[in-house]
Amino acid sequence: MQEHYPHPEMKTVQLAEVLHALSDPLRLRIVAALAAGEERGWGEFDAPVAPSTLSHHMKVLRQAGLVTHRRDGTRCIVALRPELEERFPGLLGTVLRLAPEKMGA
Amino acid sequence: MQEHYPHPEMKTVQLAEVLHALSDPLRLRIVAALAAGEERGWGEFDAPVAPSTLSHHMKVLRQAGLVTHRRDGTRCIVALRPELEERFPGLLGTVLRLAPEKMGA
DNA sequence: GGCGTTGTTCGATGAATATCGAATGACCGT
DNA sequence: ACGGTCATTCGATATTCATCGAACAACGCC
Repeated sequence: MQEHYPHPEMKTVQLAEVLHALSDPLRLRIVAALAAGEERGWGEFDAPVAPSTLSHHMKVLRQAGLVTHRRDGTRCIVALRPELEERFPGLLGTVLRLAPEKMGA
Repeated sequence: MQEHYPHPEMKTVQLAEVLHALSDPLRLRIVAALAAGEERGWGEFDAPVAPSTLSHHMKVLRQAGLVTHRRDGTRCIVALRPELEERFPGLLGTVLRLAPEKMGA
């Protein structure tokens, strides 16, 4: 865990990188889950992978500018980055509308 | 070259696979060029890679359901698949609107 | 039939990716 | 300060990927 997580400046985020981040089923599920509700804790995605693997995917999403990570005591809160909509208007909405992974909790 | 190119059934095309195909800058450029005009010959994309590499990318785009390949004598004509719009409405339009690669000829 | 043009396929290679378990570090209670 | 929870990092591995050059195949044309 980190005190402060590094987040890329939105203007440096490339479209191809965002698409790559979304091209993994698990990462797409995570983003869909965030878009369907509020921010949530790191561990509340019931991802079928080891913690170290989930950490890797979270890092990819963070570096692609899709999500933020924030410390809350011993927890880590994950949330969608609102500025993404300014950078790539309509992208996330379109992709998630077409995504079959309407995962719940 | 092939007499008949294999094209996947559109209903079997997965969103994640399409996103992955679009997540490479060169492939994104190729799709953008096709969307900006008509179908065009294989060799008319002035891609900065070896023919064998271009062939690889063309195969990825074909297998992801994005383009068709058609024989025309000794040439190969590449075109966007119109059914993609039925399968994933708005996706290609949204992505290409945001793509900086408005490449010409 | 032979030749040039046009893509594809076949290794080969180096880089990136997904995955895991184990070790580590940060924080909060007690 | 100690132990527990939570997430990251590290090393290892297996897979995939982008790239190239060389060899090959299909076609049209002479």
